[in-house]
Amino acid sequence: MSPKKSPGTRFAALPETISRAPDAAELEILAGWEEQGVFAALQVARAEAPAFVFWEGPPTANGRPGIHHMLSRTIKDTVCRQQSMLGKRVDRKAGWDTHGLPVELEVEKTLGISGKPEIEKYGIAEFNAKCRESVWTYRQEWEELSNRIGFWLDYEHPYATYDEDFVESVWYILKKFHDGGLVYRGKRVVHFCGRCGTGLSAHEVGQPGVYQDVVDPSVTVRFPVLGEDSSEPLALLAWTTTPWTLPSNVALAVHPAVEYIRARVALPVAKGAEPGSAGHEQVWLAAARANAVLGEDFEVLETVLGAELEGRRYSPPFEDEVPEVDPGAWQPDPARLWTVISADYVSTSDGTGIVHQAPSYGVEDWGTAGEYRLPVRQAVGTEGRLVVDVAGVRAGTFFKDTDKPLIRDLNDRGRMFKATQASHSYPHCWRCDTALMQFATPAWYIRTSSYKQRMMDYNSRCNWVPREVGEKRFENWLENNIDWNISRDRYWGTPLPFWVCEDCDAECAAGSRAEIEKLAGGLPEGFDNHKPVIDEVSFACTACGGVMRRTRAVLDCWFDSGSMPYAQHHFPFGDSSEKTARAFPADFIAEGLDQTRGWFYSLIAIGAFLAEEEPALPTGAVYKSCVVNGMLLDRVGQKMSKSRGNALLPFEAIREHGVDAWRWYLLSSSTPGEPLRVEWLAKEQRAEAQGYKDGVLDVRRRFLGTLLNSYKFFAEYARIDGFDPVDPDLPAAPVRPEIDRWLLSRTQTLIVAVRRSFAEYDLSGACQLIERFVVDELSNWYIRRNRRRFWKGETGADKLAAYASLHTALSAVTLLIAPVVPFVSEILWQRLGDSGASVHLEFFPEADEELVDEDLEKAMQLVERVILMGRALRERAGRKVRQPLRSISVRASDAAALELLAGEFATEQVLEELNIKAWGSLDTDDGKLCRLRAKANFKVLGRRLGSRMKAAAALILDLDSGQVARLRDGESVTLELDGEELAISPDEVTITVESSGGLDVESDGRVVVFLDAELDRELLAEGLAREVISRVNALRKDRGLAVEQRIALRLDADGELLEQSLAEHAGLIAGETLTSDFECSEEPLPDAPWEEYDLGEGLSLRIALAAAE
RNA sequence: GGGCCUGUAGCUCAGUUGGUUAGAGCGUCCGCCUGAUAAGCGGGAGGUCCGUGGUUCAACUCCACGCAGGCCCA
Repeated sequence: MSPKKSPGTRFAALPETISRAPDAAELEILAGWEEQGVFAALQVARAEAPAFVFWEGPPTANGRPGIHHMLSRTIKDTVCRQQSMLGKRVDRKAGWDTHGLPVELEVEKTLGISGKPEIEKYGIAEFNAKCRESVWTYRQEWEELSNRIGFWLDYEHPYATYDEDFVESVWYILKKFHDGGLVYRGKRVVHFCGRCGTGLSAHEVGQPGVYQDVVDPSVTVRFPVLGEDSSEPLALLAWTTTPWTLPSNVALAVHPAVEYIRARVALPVAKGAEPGSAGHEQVWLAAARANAVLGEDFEVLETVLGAELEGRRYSPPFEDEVPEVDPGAWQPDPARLWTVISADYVSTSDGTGIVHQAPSYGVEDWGTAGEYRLPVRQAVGTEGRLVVDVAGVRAGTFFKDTDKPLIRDLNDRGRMFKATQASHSYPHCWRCDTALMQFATPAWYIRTSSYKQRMMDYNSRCNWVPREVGEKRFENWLENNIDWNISRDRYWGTPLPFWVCEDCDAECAAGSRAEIEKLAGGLPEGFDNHKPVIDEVSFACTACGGVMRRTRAVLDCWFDSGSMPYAQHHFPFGDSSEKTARAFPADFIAEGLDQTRGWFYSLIAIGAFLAEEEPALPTGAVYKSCVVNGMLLDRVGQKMSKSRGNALLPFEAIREHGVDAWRWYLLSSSTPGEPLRVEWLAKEQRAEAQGYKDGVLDVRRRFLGTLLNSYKFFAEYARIDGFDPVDPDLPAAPVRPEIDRWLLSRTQTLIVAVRRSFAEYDLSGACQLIERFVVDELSNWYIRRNRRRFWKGETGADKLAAYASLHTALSAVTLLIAPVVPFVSEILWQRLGDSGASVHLEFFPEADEELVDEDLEKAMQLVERVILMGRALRERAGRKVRQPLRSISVRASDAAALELLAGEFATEQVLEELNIKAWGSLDTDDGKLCRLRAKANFKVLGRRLGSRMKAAAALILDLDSGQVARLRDGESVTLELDGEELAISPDEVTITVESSGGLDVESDGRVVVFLDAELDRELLAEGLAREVISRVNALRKDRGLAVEQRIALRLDADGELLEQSLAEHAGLIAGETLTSDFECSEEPLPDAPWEEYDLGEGLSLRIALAAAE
């Protein structure tokens, strides 16, 4: 980019639309960046600089971006921009998460098909082609939004998880895991739709309408105990609402710490017969469930803890031969079949406290089965149908239809203890509304639990913002790490590069396309690293000569995104190794809190393994800092989501307020990791919202508006006077007035604090510091106090000092805000400087310690306190600001503070701001206005005195002023406490001044301020003169006269005091109104008639003014 | 059911190792200013610091148990 000299634009007016419609002004900036290639220029300028490694977490490109995506993207962009300004090279490669079920679902919807059979009928190749295409429609919208919000990313060279190269890198990593012996085949219990023949993801089961209230059997079944001699029948009672799982029973579970009883009850009898006439039986169940299950009539024969029941054998409910399946994850122990085991999840809130175990059909059952190495039996298969005849029920019967006949059979055989019906909430397929079953399906796992300590070590070195997300939430999650199920029985995903021998079950993994080619002796036509062609690749097993076929599964797409640090460079192929190593580990990543178990985990699960395997990669960390943002909630505290209909449309939000207001709002008002309520609604929703308040508008007014107004003020006068920021004649900082040096000092202090906040990733802290500085100090204090220096009189050293100081402060602020609000800062920077170069190519400001003056900052704090109190007194006395007052007096205990106040700087500030002629008295204490008091310093004294603190505090409060004065002067005093002498030193108390007597004073505990509000003729006359000045200047403005325009002025007073005032203060009036031709006269000016004013108190005034020659 | 987080003014949020007047912005009420003006300034009112117990000379802050909400996992 050629830095054009464009002197015409220096201090140019702001774009007209900036306040009313920032959207338009920002779009212009955006076009400018594009035209001049600013982002590219920045990357070129920093090409040789040390790197700051940033990884872009790939957004799932299967949904439209919402406003909640703006927060994390703003955080990322802000941090990256700031690092660029610190002189770092920040590569910002865009990325897309393109695989996965949501993409498939979206495509199914557009094709009007549903479920696996229909997909296969449609054709997997064609289906996947549609998926690949579908991802693009959203990519475009994402790019538009990212671009619009100023999120600079390299979209020209993005990574996409479906790219052939990306997939190949993922294969390479999977093979590494496989070679390391960390990959195994197991089973995973998922919700399964028998009709659709497909497992459902948690996401699908979470859909509304999936859980429906249905009436199901509720059966309590006898499981006769074996191997125990008993005169009466003895059985364990177990309860279930899924009788169809009973043929697959392999164990019964009890809670080890719950009490169980052996109860004696009468066997059922025919109607009218005597209870007990048929004899008795004995049953085991949880004591807490006895009444619910048995009623009142039972006898407790024995009470034991569940743990003692463990190991007992029982007879299964059905005798039929049910096929056993290989669980994969463990070697079954046949001795465990049909025994009692214990499990902590067993509850006594319903049932019998004894839970029937059918591992294939329950997540918890499966987990417990693994612990006990139970055999696994499956009477119901993948299709949701019986695979064998059971109790006369035919193989092929749909599982839900087996309940009734099975219950009948149990009844007939006397196994049924109780059978009723119960209504409960049961999941149904969201596609076809069929009742779902849980089903253990084959799955591939990575043994992440075997290196969880390493993951925890890696995590412990990460700087989490906020800290507790990493130290607690994520740490706990890793601590309880279970093996990662990486397979999905779907179509659109990275195909698992694992081949299994049909005959001997041998396994082999391929880590590249070339490797597959070699194994298969060539690739089939149309091979593209995706299903379905890769499924055709088969080859001979080296062990037995059988056929090796690829597993049909695709990869969990979290594995894709976790592979991004390597796969984005096509590691380790070609010359990618160096590139990958240079960008590893990341210095910084940022995502939402919901990514804890998502991307944050997949990065560390893969990285902690791979870094130790690959010599090219540094070990020890995967990402060094991780900033976590909370969820965005709507204004009533509900999470924003498409299904709730409360998600905000980003483009509408931006159209109203512009991007920068949003960016500042999101960053300055959010605490890391905490949810943020967004105080904004789309226009059509506002009517219904009670007490609607627009938080973003607030930012526009309070912060951006104030900043822009400050510039506007500066620029207006700077243009008139032709101020040149590099004029060699500008007064050097040390010789400028103290108020200027104060501003420069505060600016440096701000720079230091903001740099520190950024370094700690405390972005809201940085925003708040800047906001306070701009609003309170720069605008409401410096500019307000110095307004007249800018428009009054000739251009001299004083005026130049004011311009230069304000210009410095504004420039510094502009650079400081540039990372957060890229547009407004650009608008300001283009005008504050004259190079025409973008603010985003600049460096972050560094503090100049020479300019820091702590005494001056302290003095100003004191001044502000006195002024605050002075204003309150003036208000109470009913004296308007234009009325000068005689004097103001101050009492303080701190002599140093009084000295600061008496100094020239503080005096000028206080008297001018309060419009007071002089100090009255500045004193430590004259005994009339106030008195000194000592108050215990609880923090210091409490530690020494402990329980005697309260008594001592009371004594200290009672000290007389003589003793307090001694403390003030640095001496100790002695108290008598419980008959003991107690020495109190000055640093154990704080000394305050309090008003005494009837005078109207203000005090903040440190100083007491008294105002002499009496008026005399002289003061009144000057007050009137100021009223006149105000009226004249208002009239000037009404007439549309330029600020610097000299005028001719005629005044005609009615009333003695006013006449005298005009006479006495003619010079003042002329000076303050830029009058070059002033007369008191009864004649107006030739072409300017009189304007009449009533000044109250029987005084009136006529004014005539016109532009002077 | 488990882990983590949150609960402070009407609203959105600060609140340092526990220390004696609990703060800000917005809103509201009152007033001011009028050459930054589609701006600006000052002042007032407004608090059971979610509840209950405990530790302590002292608790918004620490502990326990509840209640309510959020995220994730079952």
